[in-house]
Amino acid sequence: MKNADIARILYDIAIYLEMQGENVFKIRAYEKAAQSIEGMTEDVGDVYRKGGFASLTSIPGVGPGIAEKIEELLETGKLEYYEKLKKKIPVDLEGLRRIEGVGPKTILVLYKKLKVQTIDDLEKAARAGKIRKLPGFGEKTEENILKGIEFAKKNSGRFVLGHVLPLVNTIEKRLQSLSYVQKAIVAGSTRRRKETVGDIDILVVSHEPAKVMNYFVSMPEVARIYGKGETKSTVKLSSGIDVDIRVVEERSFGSALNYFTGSKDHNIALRRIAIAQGLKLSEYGLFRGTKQVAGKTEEDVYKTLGLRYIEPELRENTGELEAARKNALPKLIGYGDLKGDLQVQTSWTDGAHTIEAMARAAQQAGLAYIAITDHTKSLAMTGGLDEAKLAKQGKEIDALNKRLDGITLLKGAEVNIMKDGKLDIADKAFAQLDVTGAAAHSHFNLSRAEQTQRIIAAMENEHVDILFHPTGRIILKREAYDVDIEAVIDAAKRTGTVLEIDAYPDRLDLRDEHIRLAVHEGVKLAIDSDAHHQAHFAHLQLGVAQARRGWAEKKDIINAWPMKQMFKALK
DNA sequence: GCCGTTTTCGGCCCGACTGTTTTCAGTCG
Repeated sequence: MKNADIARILYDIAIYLEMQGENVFKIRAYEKAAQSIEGMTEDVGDVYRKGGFASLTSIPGVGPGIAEKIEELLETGKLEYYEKLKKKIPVDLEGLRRIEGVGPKTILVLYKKLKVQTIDDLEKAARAGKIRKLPGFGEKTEENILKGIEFAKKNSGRFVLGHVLPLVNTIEKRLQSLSYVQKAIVAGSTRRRKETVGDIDILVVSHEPAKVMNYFVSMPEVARIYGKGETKSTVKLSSGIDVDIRVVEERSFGSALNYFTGSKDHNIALRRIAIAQGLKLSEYGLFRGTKQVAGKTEEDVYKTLGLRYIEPELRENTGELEAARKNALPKLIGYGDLKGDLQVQTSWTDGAHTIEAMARAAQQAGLAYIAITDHTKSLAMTGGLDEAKLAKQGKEIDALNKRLDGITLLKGAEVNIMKDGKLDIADKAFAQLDVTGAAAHSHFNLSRAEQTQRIIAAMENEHVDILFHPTGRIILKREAYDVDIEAVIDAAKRTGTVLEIDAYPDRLDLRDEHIRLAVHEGVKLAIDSDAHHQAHFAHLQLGVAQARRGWAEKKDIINAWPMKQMFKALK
């Protein structure tokens, strides 16, 4: 049982308890424990095997009660307490909780009154107008539920890249370590680092394909085998994602990798280029007649076609082939290029760790500077900082900077943008900060004109250096708020405001095409982890991937620069 | 249910917003 599985069960228990009207602090305790386990780098199973029950209670947020439940899960793979809750309220929690606006209490009422157990049941009930008749519900609620279902459906079957990447990397490494495997690589949209992926494609070179197939379908994560052949198999993993594996010959590896990496549009355009040169490109190679002229590596496929090598993140047929022909491809920002991180939360608000702990984790992650950007006061749920607390935090940061070696802490804040575009804290309080980010956390339903106006008003503040997560979307969960992003990019250019690429796995806004637009306009960008936990600095990789998909170079990303130079890009 | 160099019991981030209601429940963050 993986950390993620344990965390999910604890989260589920919290929801069941909330349905039953349990004490909110008990609910929070389960959520906290789940969060804590989710963020751990060490496997809880390993922790338990090494240190027993006592080691479980040493996990922050885990006491004797939850430790006992984790122990049962690790020992038996099941949890009686959880099974009982599921039996009592037999609903598809995972499905229903994906509908925005539908929470535990709603799920319970709908189950009790209308026997709603699945998203399908919910949709039928809503379409039949049954929900509006329930006490406490109305037409608007019914409408919103239908909207939520539509959104969830549109995105079903896709997974957030950052959520599947750890598992995918594990499987890839595992295959690579087999003695009878020469090469194993994950292709598809995962390799292109698309923000969501539908299924996983793995390409393998091996002289013993049968052995690879046997190994693959018997991996512990496999929940179902759709098909198993000599060189190709497809399975569903317990996490719900489908994985394809194909074994190819060494001499076709490059062309096969190119073919299975996609995108489809890129491949079609590439084949056209081949045809125009009297060649034929397929997953088996690049051919002139029956003679293979390239295909062992991707590089030689592109080269033979008269093109520069195109990084997977660019392969969307949005101009990269033309650029490759003219030797005009961007020098993409590299995965190791970031020197700092300009959005980090700490235990002063809703982060999990102290400033010092976050500083050390950032240093471990190879960063030279980070800005501490806790929320400000109107975000009460996080315990947002007011002017006095912000000043106090500044003193702590000064003291830490004297003590810490190899990492510099910058004073910052994630200032909340109010409905009218004003900020929730006095200008003079954050005028003294090194870095001020502003972000909207409410009023997502304003009209496009009002929303745009409001965001731009905040950017016009002479102390707002960065606009954090500029569109407010949550991938597969919530649409971006309706804002004229081109106008925002224009405003960024005019006011000298940096736009953020938030590297948090389900945020990743700006989106790739907006990054490209911003880069084109010469607007500067920052790739920030939005870390709420020490482990979250790893997310920066996802932000870099997103930036690369947006054709961004090192010169476009201010926190890829040394600190002194970065400062010059701020207001 | 967790936590503790003020506490082993009594705290535990809680306000804004929406939609339903004429004072509040549920959700979100």
